[in-house]
Amino acid sequence: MSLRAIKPQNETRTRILDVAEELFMQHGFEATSMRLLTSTARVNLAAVNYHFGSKDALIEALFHRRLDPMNAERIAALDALEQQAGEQPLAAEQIIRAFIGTSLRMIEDARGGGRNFIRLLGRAYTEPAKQIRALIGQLHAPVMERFKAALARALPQIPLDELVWRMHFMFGTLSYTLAATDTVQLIAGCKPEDRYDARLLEARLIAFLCAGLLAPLPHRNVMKAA
Amino acid sequence: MSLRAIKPQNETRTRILDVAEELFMQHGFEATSMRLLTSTARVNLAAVNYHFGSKDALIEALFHRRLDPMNAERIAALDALEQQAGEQPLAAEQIIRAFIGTSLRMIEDARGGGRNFIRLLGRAYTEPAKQIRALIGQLHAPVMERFKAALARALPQIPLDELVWRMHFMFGTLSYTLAATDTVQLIAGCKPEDRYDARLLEARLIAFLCAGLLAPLPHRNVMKAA
DNA sequence: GTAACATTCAAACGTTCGTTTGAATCGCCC
DNA sequence: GGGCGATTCAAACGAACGTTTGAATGTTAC
Repeated sequence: MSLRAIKPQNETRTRILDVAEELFMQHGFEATSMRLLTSTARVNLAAVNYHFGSKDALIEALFHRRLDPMNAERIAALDALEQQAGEQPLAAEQIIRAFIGTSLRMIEDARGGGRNFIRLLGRAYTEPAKQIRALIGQLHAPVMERFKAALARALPQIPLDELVWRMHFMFGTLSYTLAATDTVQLIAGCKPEDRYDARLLEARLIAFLCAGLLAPLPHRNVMKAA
Repeated sequence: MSLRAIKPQNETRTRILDVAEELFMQHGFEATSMRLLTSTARVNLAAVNYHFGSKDALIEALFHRRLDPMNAERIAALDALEQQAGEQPLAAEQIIRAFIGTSLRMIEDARGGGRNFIRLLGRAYTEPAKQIRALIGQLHAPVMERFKAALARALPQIPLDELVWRMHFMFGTLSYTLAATDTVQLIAGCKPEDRYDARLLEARLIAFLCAGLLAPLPHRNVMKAA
């Protein structure tokens, strides 16, 4: 109860999670061994199994630690927007901003490991292990439904199935951009110092995504016969 | 020299590559063991090391087998477009079509394994193993340069660095869409029968990507001070 | 101080991994 | 039909994997 008694309650747990985020991002889940992980975190080899139960449970805990607050923040941002707007519909750009703002703010958090996690998340969408994809899908489900409803209200002229596809496209752009920007440099030519300027990246993403979301509908003649 | 003498010259090699494509897509590179791979392909355990040298060399051969013709086809399509257009510039939509058409035609090839490969490719962009990302980047480099030049000519009003970012966004949308469409169903609501209708998907992608590519430039006030 | 619990530790568990080996078998040419 | 390179085969290699164990150490409450 003394002032200095703020001893790190779960220091081992936290250190494991932090190091896991870093190493999983660098080498992937499979390729990161418990021996490398625990020795990097300077904890005993058995610590992961003691505190989390297994490697898989550690992965699950890792995603929960970041995604639960992230998704809560996204929903809160949307709630605030809608309350503020009252009766009149939101602009699509506002909704997009509410969604990607959370990710971009984490990308700026290099020190706290947020950047690592965002990249890890981008990779997790195409992760071969079913359990990981299932976990991600399940954790995202409520926020996705919420944004789908908001966009449907903001863009009543877009058919719902078209809207769903455009949300997929947007999500793909975002996750790929955040995950692969500095790992795969497929197209040479952008100035390196622009990579981590989140403000600039946000402006570019918003312009691209808004235009795509509001694009003219594809011609009917390629659509299925009714 | 008889008619029936068309004995499979490299049947073992081919069977290994085909099965590898399937299993790597399902389980990932690391999680697919040589024992599962060789027993599924009904070849001896040592066959991979005999024919390819190592597991890594097999992965490399696998990407070369598909990507070399794919990229050649993309460049040929662009060449044909430019020759046909003569002096006047191409429309951005034509260029986008030339690029994504190749991928979409492979997605329709479920029997020949093309679909498997496209998904595998989508995953490879975020693969943790550096050598794989480096290989993909190297194999894509010529075609990316070619399309960048074509788009720069078609859209002179877009600054080059902005164009490069928009190409990244487009590439992300494409690879994510092709790779994750049926693995992560983050946003519920699209009709399942639409998933593999490549014509419909192409129309939707083109509409989205063209609009994004041609979007108004982001406001200058968020850009860097000159 | 000591009992009860939580955590850390070094060591070992059994399994699976990618690769190598050397003999057996195949296919073809002289 | 015998020799020869190409291929296949069963078996084994050493290393690395995730996990478990039981004792040692640290922490808390009475």
